[in-house]
Amino acid sequence: MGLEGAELNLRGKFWESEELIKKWDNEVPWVRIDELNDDLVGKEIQIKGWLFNKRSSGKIRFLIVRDGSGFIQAVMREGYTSPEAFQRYSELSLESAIIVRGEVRKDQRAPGGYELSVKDLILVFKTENYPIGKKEHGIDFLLDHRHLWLRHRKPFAVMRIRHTVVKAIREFFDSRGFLLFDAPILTPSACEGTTTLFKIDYFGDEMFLSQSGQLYAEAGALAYGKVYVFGPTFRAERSKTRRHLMEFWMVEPEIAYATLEDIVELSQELVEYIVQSVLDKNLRELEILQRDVKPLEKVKRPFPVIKYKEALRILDKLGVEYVPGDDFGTPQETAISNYFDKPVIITHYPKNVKAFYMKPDPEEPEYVLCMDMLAPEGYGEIIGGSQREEDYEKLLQRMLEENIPIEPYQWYLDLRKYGSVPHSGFGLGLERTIAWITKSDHVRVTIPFPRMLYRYKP
RNA sequence: UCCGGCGUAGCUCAGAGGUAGAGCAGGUGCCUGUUAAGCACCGGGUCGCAGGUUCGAAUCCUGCCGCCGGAGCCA
Repeated sequence: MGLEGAELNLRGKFWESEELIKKWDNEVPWVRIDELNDDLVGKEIQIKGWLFNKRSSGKIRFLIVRDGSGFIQAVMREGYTSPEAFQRYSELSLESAIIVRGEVRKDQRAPGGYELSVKDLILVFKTENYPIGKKEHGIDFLLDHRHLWLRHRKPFAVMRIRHTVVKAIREFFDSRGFLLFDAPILTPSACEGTTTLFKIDYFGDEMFLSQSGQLYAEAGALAYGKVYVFGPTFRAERSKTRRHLMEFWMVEPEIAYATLEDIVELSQELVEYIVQSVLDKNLRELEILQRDVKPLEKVKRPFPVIKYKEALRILDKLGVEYVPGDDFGTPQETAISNYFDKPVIITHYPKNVKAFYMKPDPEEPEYVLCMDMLAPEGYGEIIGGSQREEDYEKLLQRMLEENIPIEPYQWYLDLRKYGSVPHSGFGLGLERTIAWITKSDHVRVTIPFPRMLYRYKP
């Protein structure tokens, strides 16, 4: 205790006593910035936060205070503000922790609509040499300082929207009778054999970080009818683009007795619900990001749904080159998504470019009952899904064709031996969806601490 | 992994053979409505590292390191 106190004194950064903070707590309500409303106008409150910016015009001094829920301008005026607090303006450095106390005022000039007329303030912690400045910074510097960058306006807005998106996803599935089904993150086998997995030493055994919860979700669907897996996934692909992270979040619904048509419909409902939730709750955040909301307002069902072969005809029309029978690359995806002003769903890809568990189209067995949803504005694939092969023999045959080891997947094949039914599901990439909605230039800004090919600190 | 670009003040950048600059941040003042506020003044540098060319290299060449952008794969 004594030592601790001495240390704090040495640092000389904690300014005011805990007693004063307690006294204020007994005298005035503590209000979060995003809770300010007209009923509080004229009332005295306190805001506990940090100094984000300050400006002075001599006898009138402005503090931009952030408290984690928003930003507000606190105004200090000679004669109104206590002389001690008014004097203290000069020692308030950026990112110092402060508690400001005063009267809520409505003001047309304020970005949030409200201002605080400061009566008094407590300097809780005086920050020195805060590294992030007010001018532009390069992405390298900002990512190195991600732990501090999160405090600033754009990360604040994106994280708030991420929260809304996650909440909307849970509301969507919970209100439709889906059971939340947590798939394991440590898994003994791969899901899609081709992609690379992170290897883990599991007491001498080989294990992997999950790259998809889908196979487990299928077990869940046959147990509980409708489930969704929502969690982090890991891919050790050496990809280095604005659409890739090594660790990202995916929501994967899986539904027994559902066909491709059912999930094509469900995916549209989900994406519409997510976007409309953000438009309902985050107009302030979209404004901070200078995101044009018009394209988002258009995200209403029905979305265009086209088959792979029709997509090829659109590419012909646009003069975009492609290799028939191949999966689409970035140029093709971008061209098709720009052709429409809503998310577009492409179904029935050639069998050989898709995963082994996808069910071939009974009418054209060279194509599979699958769907991809491409986000507008060039954000690429946000959903991939399919109707699954439910026949034991056909699934086994496909696995043998693709040289997939049978033993680790015996449990998965088992699902086709006991009460197998048609079932379908899809995966929605959370970060790509957020990147599109926030019109971010890279998925790395849509997750608090991104994990990328050559960058994984802090 | 491949292709391309960039490393100069704490940060963002200018300088492209002749010996180091600006804005912001920091410091000191001024200003009663600023909103990346403004104005004046002050301090601040192994020009990524190593080697080479040259009378002379931040500048040209080679190698290495770091970062960024794009491709493939995918969500």
